[in-house]
Amino acid sequence: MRVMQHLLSPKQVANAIGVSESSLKRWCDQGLLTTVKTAGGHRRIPVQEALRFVREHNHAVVEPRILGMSATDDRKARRIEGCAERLATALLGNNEQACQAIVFDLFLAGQPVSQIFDEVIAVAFRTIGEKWECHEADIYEERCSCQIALRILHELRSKQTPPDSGLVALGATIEGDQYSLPVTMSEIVLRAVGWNARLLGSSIPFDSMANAIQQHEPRMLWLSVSYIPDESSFIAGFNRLSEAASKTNTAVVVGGRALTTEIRTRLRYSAFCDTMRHLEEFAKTLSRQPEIAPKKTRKPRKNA
Amino acid sequence: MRVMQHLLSPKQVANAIGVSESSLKRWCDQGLLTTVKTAGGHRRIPVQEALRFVREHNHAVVEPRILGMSATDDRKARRIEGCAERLATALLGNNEQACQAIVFDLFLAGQPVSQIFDEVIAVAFRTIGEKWECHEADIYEERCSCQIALRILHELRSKQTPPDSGLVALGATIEGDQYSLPVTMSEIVLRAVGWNARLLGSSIPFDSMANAIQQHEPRMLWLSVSYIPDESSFIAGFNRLSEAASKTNTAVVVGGRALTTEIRTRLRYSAFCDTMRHLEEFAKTLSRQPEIAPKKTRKPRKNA
DNA sequence: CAATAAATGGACGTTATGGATGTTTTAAGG
DNA sequence: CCTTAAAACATCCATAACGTCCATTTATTG
Repeated sequence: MRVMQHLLSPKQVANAIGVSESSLKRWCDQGLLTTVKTAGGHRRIPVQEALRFVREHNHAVVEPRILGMSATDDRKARRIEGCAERLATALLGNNEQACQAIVFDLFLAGQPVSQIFDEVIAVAFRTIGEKWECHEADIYEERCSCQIALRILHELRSKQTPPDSGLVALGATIEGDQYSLPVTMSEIVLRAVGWNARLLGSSIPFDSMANAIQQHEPRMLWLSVSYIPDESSFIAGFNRLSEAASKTNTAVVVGGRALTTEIRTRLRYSAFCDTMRHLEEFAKTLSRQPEIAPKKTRKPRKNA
Repeated sequence: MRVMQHLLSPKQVANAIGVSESSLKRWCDQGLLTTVKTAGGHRRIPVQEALRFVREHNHAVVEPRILGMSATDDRKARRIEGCAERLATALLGNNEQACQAIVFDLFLAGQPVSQIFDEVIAVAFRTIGEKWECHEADIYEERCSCQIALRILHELRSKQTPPDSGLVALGATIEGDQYSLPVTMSEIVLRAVGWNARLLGSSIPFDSMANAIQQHEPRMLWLSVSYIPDESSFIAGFNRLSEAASKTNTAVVVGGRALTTEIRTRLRYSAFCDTMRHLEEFAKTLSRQPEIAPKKTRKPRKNA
């Protein structure tokens, strides 16, 4: 665990209670907050003093990070390192506000969503998964963490500019796979790079996906596969879908922890993405090159 | 990108609901709106508080965007009749904004969330279900509608004042039941009537629920049962859970379309709720009567 | 209808807030 | 140790919010 720093900068306190740095410094100078000064004259506010101030003024705490838990350095908060551990702790502690603060700090600091997902959220859930295997965390804690994460993802999504135009992508998980976090993340990532991504949902039968493809003719179909109920029927269904997708010139992108190398060799897809970053890169590539030649026809004719 | 601020100035709120700043300030001073004050004495109004005021006073909202709601201030939209059909159409048409507007309009007009859920959202999904049975809608359309609804529910939830105190309730669906809309609605309903409701998630094994009960000692555990994978193991597991719940004086509340009369006769629970309205009423009753005598022990001794 | 009460919203001089600026201090990493 | 980017400093100032007063509008009541 990190050093629990008990001196905070004006900026940290200002962020924590949701006021401007200017105001906070004025309050310090007025003596409303007792400050310690560094040798160079910078103000430092003890945590207890900040808490006293918050209590006395009934001030709404916007970000309770300074409360107890993890009083982190602002510089650290913007950097992606260490965030995963803090997020895992906050998730298991059911501290939704702290979780939000971690993700949104990174987001507002300009970190790409793909990176936040890969290096913070995914890592945090890997940690939780490990704890569960070691019987240090219960199933309900994991599920509850998923709920919190899902709400945060939805909030993040609502901050994105809705895609009016852009290449169409459809996303789903296969029938029986209920793990909706990855597929939700994918949607946000794709929307972030300008795609008109649309999440169909979890547990969609292959035949229904084929219908969706036929109806919407997307440029991409992405599948996140976290769990495969039946391997042989999965492979058969997938390749049937892949066949249908090739007719509408739809790239099929897959990802997910359930896709072992062995299974992948038996699938026919356009791309396998290990991470959100990969997906993002692939999506960018695809949108730069507006047309991919259909697989069978070497010289696609204009009369199609 | 702008992150939703949840403290608003009097001017912002005044603009949002279309009154003068003077009036709004007077209302604040009269206590009609609870405000927090900055150190310099400026009023700050939490969005949730502004929304509560709007809902309770049937106030028109001129500028919903300030309150973080994309609604249409249409007088007709405030009546609940016809909304279900419009919602069903908007859901199947994948028109998320329209869906949001329908729900938020009703919400802002002060319709109780329980009623919106029972008479609009539930009805809309029943319609979609029927269309699916008649092969007028595909599975993916139904799933996609669920996604939209879930996002709207999450947004609605984020507009509620977070429960700091209040009786604790835990919610979940049973293992194998992935239908998360009802259980998410329940959480919102319970929070609306002052409970500290916490959704554990979907597909929680009974044993894990028992652990959760033991750890959090809630006053209520609510289960929404939309699908039962195995009837006999469900009944056994449920009654085992019910047993565990009685030890912590936790009321077990059930609901959901999978609970037929026949199954219910074999279950031991505190209440069965057909609708969100029922759940709301039961929750109110429970919070009014702070203690229920444990079932088995007539005279519980202190040495437990 | 008129008289009264109550609520609204504009105007005011005063004070608080928060963004921008250019300079100095801090702390992380070589 | 030195270098360097990020953060905090002091200061300024436009904008917004404060409290108060008062004219106007809107209900209530005799």
